[in-house]
Amino acid sequence: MNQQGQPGSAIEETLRVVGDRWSILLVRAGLRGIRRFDDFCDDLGIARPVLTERLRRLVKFGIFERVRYQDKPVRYEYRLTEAGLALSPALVALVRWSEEYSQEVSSETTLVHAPCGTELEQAFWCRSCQTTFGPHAVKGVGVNDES
Amino acid sequence: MNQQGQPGSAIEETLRVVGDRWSILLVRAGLRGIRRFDDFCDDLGIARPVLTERLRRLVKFGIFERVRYQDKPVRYEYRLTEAGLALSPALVALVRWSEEYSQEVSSETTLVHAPCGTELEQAFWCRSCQTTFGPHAVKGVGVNDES
DNA sequence: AGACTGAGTTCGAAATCCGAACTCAGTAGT
DNA sequence: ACTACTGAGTTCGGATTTCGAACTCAGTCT
Repeated sequence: MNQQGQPGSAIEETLRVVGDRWSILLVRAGLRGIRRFDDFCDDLGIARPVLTERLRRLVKFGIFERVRYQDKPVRYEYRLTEAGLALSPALVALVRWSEEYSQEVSSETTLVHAPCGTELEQAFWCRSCQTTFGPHAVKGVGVNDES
Repeated sequence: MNQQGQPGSAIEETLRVVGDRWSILLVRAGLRGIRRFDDFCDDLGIARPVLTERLRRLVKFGIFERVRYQDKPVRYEYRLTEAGLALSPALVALVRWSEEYSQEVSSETTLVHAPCGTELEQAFWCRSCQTTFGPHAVKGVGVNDES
């Protein structure tokens, strides 16, 4: 997909799955405890055919799993897998960014450190150095490492 | 857009701008130092009309700015704004997730702490408690705070 | 029997995406 | 002065995706 740099790097594949208007929102809904088709539908206002297709894709990619939770009338629900849960840092980063930079009016701090209620900051952690650091010290995105 | 929960929360607006296959990739390219129309085009393999529209949207939303960098033949380039740079934590989180969970073969560790070269971890930081913590202690996404 | 529930499908209209070719102003070479 | 080239787009028609609204289908409830 790109001629130089990484050859079709993993993130391109990821964005082809998760990079649309709904998938991230579905993960967020999943984290909020939503599991059933109609509930996703009502909560997000997503069109049913699109929801069908999106869930199928997320299942295929291992982010949700389709679980039969009832037999008499066979019913399935969608649960986040471990991989799905692991998307939460990305989601949190996006929510934080939205709160800070989105042009929406209703911007209140909604993300806090649960035990103490303080607004959280996001950082990276180096096990070797035992320090936190910001995005500028990250190499590989690649911030500051062109050419 | 959603009937219960947050009323049309900021992240929904954000995802309507940034939530597509290309926008995040454009930000990533911007971080890599790419600025010119044709370079975005070649690097991502994005169709020109789509690139035009996408850049326009990102500019309108304050993520890129369109800068005239030459006059004789008038030429413009696209630079990340501060808001655009602030997307890097989200981008980093996605890259990390991709490396860990994507089904792509070519998965190598590409994100490291620049000074020491160690693979980085992503965490949240509470100024009050002076601790780092993982996504499970975050309240508001809302992990674990349904009902 | 009739209404309801949950998880989808089917439909046709509208919006998006795509690659390839074209435009337009200015520059460089001969 | 003619030609080729560059960079930043625009125009084109066709293919794909998206949408809302209405329908299906198995089983349950009254």
